[in-house]
Amino acid sequence: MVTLKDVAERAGVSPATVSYTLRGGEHVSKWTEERVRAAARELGYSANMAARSLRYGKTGMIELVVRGLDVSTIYAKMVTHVKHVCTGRGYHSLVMQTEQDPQTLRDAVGEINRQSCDGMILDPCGMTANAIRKLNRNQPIVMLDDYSGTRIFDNILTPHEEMAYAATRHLIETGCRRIMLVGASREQAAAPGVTPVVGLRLRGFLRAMDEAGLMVADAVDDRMIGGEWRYFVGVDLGRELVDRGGFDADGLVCCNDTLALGVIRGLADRGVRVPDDVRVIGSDGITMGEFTVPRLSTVELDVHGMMKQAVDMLVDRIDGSYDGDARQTTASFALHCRESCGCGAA
Amino acid sequence: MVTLKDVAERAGVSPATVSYTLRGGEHVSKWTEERVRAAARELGYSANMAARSLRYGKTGMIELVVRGLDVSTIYAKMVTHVKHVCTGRGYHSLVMQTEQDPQTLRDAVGEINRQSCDGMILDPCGMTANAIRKLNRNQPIVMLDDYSGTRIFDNILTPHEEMAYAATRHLIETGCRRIMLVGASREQAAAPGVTPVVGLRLRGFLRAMDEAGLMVADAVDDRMIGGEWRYFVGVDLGRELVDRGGFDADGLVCCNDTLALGVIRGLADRGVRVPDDVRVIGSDGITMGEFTVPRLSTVELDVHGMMKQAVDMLVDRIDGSYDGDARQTTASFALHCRESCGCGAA
DNA sequence: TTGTAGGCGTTATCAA
DNA sequence: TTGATAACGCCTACAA
Repeated sequence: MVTLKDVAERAGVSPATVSYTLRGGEHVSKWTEERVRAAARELGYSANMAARSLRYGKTGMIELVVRGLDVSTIYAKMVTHVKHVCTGRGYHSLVMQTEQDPQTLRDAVGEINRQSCDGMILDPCGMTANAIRKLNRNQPIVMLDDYSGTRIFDNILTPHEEMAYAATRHLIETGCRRIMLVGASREQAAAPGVTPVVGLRLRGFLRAMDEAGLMVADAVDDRMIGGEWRYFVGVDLGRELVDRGGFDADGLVCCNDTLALGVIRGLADRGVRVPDDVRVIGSDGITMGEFTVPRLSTVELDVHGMMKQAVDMLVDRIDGSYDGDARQTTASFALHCRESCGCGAA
Repeated sequence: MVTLKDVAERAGVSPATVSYTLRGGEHVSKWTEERVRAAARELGYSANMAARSLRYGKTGMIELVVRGLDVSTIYAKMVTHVKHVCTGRGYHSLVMQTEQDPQTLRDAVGEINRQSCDGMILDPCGMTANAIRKLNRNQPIVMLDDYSGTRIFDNILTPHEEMAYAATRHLIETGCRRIMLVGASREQAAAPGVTPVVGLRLRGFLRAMDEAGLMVADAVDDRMIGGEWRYFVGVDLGRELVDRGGFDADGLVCCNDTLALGVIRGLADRGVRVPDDVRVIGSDGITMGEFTVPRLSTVELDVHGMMKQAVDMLVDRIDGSYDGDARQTTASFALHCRESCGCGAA
């Protein structure tokens, strides 16, 4: 490998001068600058990152830790936006998938201590802020959707309740009366170890239904069906809905888009068409939803805004321009009507 | 931050001893080991990666450079597999998206020179091996689907021709007679700057058609329609196929799955149903294809095998266990019949 | 069995 | 305007 010293020798100056020159130092003679640049070019010099990081005490890297890029393509969206925002702020970004594995998550948090990045944007995947604090030596972390309630880290919330409310509300306003929630149930929300997110979705749904006077008390639990928010779970749920008999829903609020797509698929397996037989609305805004048959109506999360917030908060912590209490913000969202909600606005 | 020295002081031994002990040195007294470990734990010590990399001259990182995680979810699959294989080989993996931007690709290759990773698995995105060699200071690179013909870097090929052949063949065998190729045309293949991959797909398609005596010479070009392999292009193509009139195809071979999904969507916009009105087969094997309506039949690439190959080749180069001529292998694939090809095997 | 010393490549300080 | 020097934190001969 080519080092500063090699360039210095070739240019006939000291390593210090090369370093200074190459990084745009002000008081360098024309003559020196030319020689140094020429030498660097000829030798194909690039600064060694490890050495630079060691010297600076910073890596210039921000790591994004998510469940898995294939869980929902919303994560791929996050990756893309984080990258852009980071680039704009002079940082590089780096992705890590935990794949729902607590040990991998642990390792990820460990990485920050080994200074392989300056800060981390972290989907805690059910791990509590306290547990993470224990693993973390005071390095900057921004959490995504942390509901531990502790104000330990900066935190960006997805407005689950409001999104569920908006989705439900839309179905109601466009004529649905027998609406079901897919991806959350009271039973599921009450189960130990389940993310509070489920409860929030539930609440948003119930609030909209109650407001419209559509919730018949003794049938409440028949109108909600729990399950992980993934394709294949959706497929099973869609089939189950029909198979258990008496399926009379005219609208389905799904807790995210992949789940919704799965449900539509499962329903199709049983001959139920969307939106003709039942209307469906998802949540997240994955790109794929624009191209499915039917196109998926959804409550789209402002991923860009969210990631911008995250990176900004993080960078402020890293460069020390903010070191106060943990901050918390909530991302915004917007209803996108395509075909599956059958409202005709598409 | 906590350093080796801090731990040493706390344990009352030298930094060297701490380093040695912590990495499982053999000849350490019980007493020393205990004190060192206790001190490290209490202080929450983790070795600084930059320092370690600098010392070793290695980072333990392998970087995967792809177009974009949202271009096709096949890339997300690659990421996942690379990660697993790397972990098994004692490396960490790192992803970078070029987003079709030549400058970003350039930067990516630059990264390897700055030693931020020990090696790189690279989708050259149209850049030639020669151009990349010029940017690269002799660092290990494994190329994905490089068709520059130069044997400069280890290279893993996607069997485009064979995959197109297999897809076409399947449609023929299951009764299609008026088959079209979507995503490649002679015009496109002949255009300057277009990836050779288009020509390969074309060739596979034509070979299968010729063998079956299904290609009427003067209508050849009507049976192929070019375009980038992305959702929205597929949507346009699907519509166009119908809009230009005389659409009589009974089978569509699409160059990849996202394109196929787009085409199905575009066709649906014009009231053409898959597989009832026309059969469709894609290529790649994205997860989403299992859940769409209709489920997408596809020629599935063995992404895991491909990434295993890539990482193995790379690691051999990195640790010096191989330093011969550039090697080249071809990934394998398998036909997956679901619903869209309408063969009934699903 | 443990400690000393030197160096990995870079940069900041300060002196020349 | 340039150069010598001393870190940054870690690891490993080699010495004790």
